[in-house]
Amino acid sequence: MNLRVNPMDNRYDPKRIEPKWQTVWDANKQFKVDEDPSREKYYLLEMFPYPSGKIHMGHVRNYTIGDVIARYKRMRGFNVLHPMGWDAFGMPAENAAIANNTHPAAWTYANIDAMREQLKRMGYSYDWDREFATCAPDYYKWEQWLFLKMLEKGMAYQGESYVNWCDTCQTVLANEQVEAGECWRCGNPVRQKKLTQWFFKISDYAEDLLEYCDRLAGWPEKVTTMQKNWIGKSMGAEIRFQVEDSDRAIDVFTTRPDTIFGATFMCLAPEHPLVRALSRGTGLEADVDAFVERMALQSRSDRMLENYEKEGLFIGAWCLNPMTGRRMPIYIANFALMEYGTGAVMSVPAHDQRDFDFAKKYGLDIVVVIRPYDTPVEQVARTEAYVEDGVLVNSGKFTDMDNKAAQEAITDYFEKNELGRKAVSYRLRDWGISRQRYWGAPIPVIHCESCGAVPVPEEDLPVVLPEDVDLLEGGRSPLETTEAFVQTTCPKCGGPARRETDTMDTFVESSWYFERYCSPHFDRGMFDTGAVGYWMPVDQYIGGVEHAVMHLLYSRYFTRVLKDIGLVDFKEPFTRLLTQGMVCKETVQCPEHGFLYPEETRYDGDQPYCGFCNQKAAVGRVEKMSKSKKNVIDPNVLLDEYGADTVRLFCLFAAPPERSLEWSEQGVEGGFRFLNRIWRLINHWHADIQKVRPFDGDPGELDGAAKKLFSKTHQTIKKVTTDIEERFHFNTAISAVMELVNAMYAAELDMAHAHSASVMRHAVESVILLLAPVVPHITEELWEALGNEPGKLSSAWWPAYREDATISETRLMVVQVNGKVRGRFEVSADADDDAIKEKAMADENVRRFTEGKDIKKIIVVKDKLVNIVV
RNA sequence: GCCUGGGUGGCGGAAUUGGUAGACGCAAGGGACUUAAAAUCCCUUGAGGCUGAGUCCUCGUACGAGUUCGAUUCUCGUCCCAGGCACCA
Repeated sequence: MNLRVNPMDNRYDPKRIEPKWQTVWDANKQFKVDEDPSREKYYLLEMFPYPSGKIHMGHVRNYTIGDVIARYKRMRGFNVLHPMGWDAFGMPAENAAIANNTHPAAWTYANIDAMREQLKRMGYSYDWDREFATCAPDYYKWEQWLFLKMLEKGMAYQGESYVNWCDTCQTVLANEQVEAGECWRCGNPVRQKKLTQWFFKISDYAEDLLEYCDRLAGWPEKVTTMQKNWIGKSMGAEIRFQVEDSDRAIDVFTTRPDTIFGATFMCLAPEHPLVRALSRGTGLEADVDAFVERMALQSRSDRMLENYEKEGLFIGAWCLNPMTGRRMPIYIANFALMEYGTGAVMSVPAHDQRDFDFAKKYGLDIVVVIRPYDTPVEQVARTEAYVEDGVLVNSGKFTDMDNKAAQEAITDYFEKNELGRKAVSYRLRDWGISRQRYWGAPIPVIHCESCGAVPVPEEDLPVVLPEDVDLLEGGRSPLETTEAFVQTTCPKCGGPARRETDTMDTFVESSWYFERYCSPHFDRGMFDTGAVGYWMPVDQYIGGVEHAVMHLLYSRYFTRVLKDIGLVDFKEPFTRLLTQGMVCKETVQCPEHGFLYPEETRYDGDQPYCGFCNQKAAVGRVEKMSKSKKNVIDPNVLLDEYGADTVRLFCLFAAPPERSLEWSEQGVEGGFRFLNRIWRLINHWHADIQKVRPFDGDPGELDGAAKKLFSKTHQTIKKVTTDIEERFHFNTAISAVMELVNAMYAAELDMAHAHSASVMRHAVESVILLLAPVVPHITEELWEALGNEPGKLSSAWWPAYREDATISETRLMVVQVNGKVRGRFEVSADADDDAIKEKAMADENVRRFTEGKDIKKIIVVKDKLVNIVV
């Protein structure tokens, strides 16, 4: 190889360098990949964005972390799939379209263009040939196809149920989309509404999804714990309570069958089907109906209030305690939830706080059936429910039994006598996917008056979302009134029929997009099973922790459905998961103008002033960047000022990925300074090193400053490699490179010595290679300036370290006396313990602490320290 | 209330298996260069103490105990912060 001689600018100019290399990467399709069975694959995926129009710092952080890993793995020789696309359906498009008098599609595609541009400016190494938007018919066609398969298998079904309804968004929300009683999107209160909905039967997989949580070794425990809690498995019993003077019975689910002898009344959810039936003929019908009506209107946000009062109403009927025969009045209660268990609660006021409160309010009997282990039953206080373990009392033949044992024994008794059975209950609900919105994938069903809900025949897919519609104020879906779409014929009987006008929850699109990336243009199915077989599962998935439950759980569920259909042969789509922390910044508030954007603030030292009125503004707490708090930084502004490499460097250096990142203008400045420092360093050595090859001889051939630098270089390579490989701790990896750069500045190389220049070149190349994944533009430029082939850095090999060069021949030993450091000395690596002890004892300062004292013990920790115990 | 994280200098953060607490960066202070400033380069920087300003001493990783020759790291208890769940029977 002929080493070229390339000139080098004196000044680091990202504005020139960055577009240059982005153009090269684009033109070469440098990051395009194909299946190659001869190479080990690595699928790196970041959660794709909703095309809102602009990337924000959260995206920048997420995608930077991902890009560094992708580039690193490429340098390690992996065949890396690193795609990007758009989660393009969803409500903001409709709202924006109404506000700006455009079409959601036009708005969405314009946003995609703008954001793609921004991502390219960041220098991310995507295979852009795989890009797609989920709003494209050739994407959602296959989603509709899967829906039909699920319908066939009973995995998708139509059901009538109370749903979370947002009046503002005019649509249904999944439980996961309701946050503290409010809509996750618009923040308005959510109320209960009865509607016919399409559901996916995720509950069929509750147990499997739960079980596999513990096998997701590459996931943060935090996330699997959240999923486990969300699935919410409870073990208990289902028990049948006979209604007095009736052949009806009420089934309840309880986790505390051991407290059955203390059950003194029954609570039903207002929506419970027996409520009406049992209240008939009691003279209380009118009151009961009114109560049920009122509860249905009660919004979820009301129910969430702290002071939310337990309320109930006796419905005029009794049931019988199967153990004691006691007449238990039946109530409807607002705290009983129809969605959980059987919608009926056996109330044991002595041992459940809610039941206790309810009993107190309505003057119902409280019967103690468990006493604490160390308290006789007479002394049990009755100021609150006793929910701990204890010994059964007043419980017939089970009295004196430990309550844990009694749970088993009583359940067995029920099973023998056919009064109940062991039961498991999950908190997880089926996934309601119907949305009364326009901008989503149409549900491929046709409603026929004689045939009912009929699936659209496969050959008629996709059911294309019509573009020519009139968007309506208030957000009602225009599909219902678009006759050209709605009116059709029944595929079964040929008679006139109407299309389903609901569209699918956008979480459906994001539940399989990672498979689509494997063969994004495949037109004979959801994906090419060969390609998916090669690339999937995703080796490393990266995204915000806000998707810990919904998106990740749905994706795990969909993968199971695909496996059962026979399209994939794995259950878990994401082998490793990294949830990056939030990007935060302090808020600034003017007493008159409220929160201020950074560009509306003027600083005098640390003191901000309002840009409108010049008053002193108050610095608030450090919080997650959000438009409402105006503590946001626009990535474009940073790109203009510092360039992509600086932004990338700062995002990685300021904190480890999983922790939150506090924004600091000075920190960014520091990153920029570091890049300049590297530039100047290499510029300084440029002439001396461009005609030599990096030193690759034996460390034994070196001495003095050259040897030290060579050793530091290899130590740095080792440190950076393990920091990235084992824990993605880029912050410490970068600081290691900073140390090396400092050492290079300090190195007093004797240029008369034969190896000095090549040792320096080795150090320079190492810095470039180690930083290549982090700051790809400046490193490509420097790589070229050193005479290497232009544009080839991203496919260069990650540097290797030689162990023998990382180890120095002497060790710095610390001497402690009774665990306190009293001295330190250098010792050769092969010194034996006795020699080390002797040297330690000889230390002048150590002697001051050992003189005249009994030496009890001397502990020598190899290569580290000596501790003298006196 | 329950479940997860977390608490280390003026600040962001290091310390990978129990072994020199504070790497690296920021900020601050000092010096060099300059007519000057910026930029750059170098030095200092946890707090306190001092007979011999040192290869010095004491204290110090939210707080209180414990295990250990030795604890930021392990155990128990307490406090605070962040996130998640929240009438789930």
